[in-house]
Amino acid sequence: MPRSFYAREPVQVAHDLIGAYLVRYVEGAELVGRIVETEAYRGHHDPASHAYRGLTARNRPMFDEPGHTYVYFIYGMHWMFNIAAHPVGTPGAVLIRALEPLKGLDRMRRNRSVEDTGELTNGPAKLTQAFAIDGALNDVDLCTSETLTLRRGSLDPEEMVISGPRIRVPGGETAQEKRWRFWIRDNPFVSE
DNA sequence: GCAAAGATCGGCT
DNA sequence: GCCGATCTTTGCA
Repeated sequence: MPRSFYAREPVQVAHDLIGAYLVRYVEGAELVGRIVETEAYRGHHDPASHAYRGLTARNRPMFDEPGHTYVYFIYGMHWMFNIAAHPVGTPGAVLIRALEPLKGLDRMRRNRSVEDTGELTNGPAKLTQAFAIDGALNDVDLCTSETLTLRRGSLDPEEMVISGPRIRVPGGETAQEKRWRFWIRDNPFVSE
């Protein structure tokens, strides 16, 4: 994906990331998954966003060059994988919420300690565990990285991208009215 | 300094 | 459906 792909409104990028391939190289293994669910997070007018109150040490990637990763730790045990996406000058990122696992499933099963294919990458913290994504991969440039990249994907004719409110975001009505979550209708790997 | 909440998951009832 | 795990970040005193 070229840099220009990420340098647009987060909501647009979140929509367009559906169907793209996430490719990860770790310890000699190649892991591939297709993105089937995303959420957009913006800045000043988005109370649910880490960037809502301005720049902090943690959220810096949301303000810096689009196309870099934003990986953060939450609930004392989970890593969340985001991609910085925004027009220059305004913060924003896209949370990757679910993938369809395509290659390297045995490695993913080992990383997750589960056998069921349907449980490997059907949630934001599950997919980071399956793909061995943690804080060491924060602020990595997806345009140049040797170990984590995105490739343009495609959708089958019957696959339909639909939108709805984001999952469990704080911020009340204002945030819930926004349809900033995107997913492939009826895809079994979508988180909810 | 400290307290509270968190873009979740898995196990249990 | 509910609850506990487990620890970082942040905001405020």
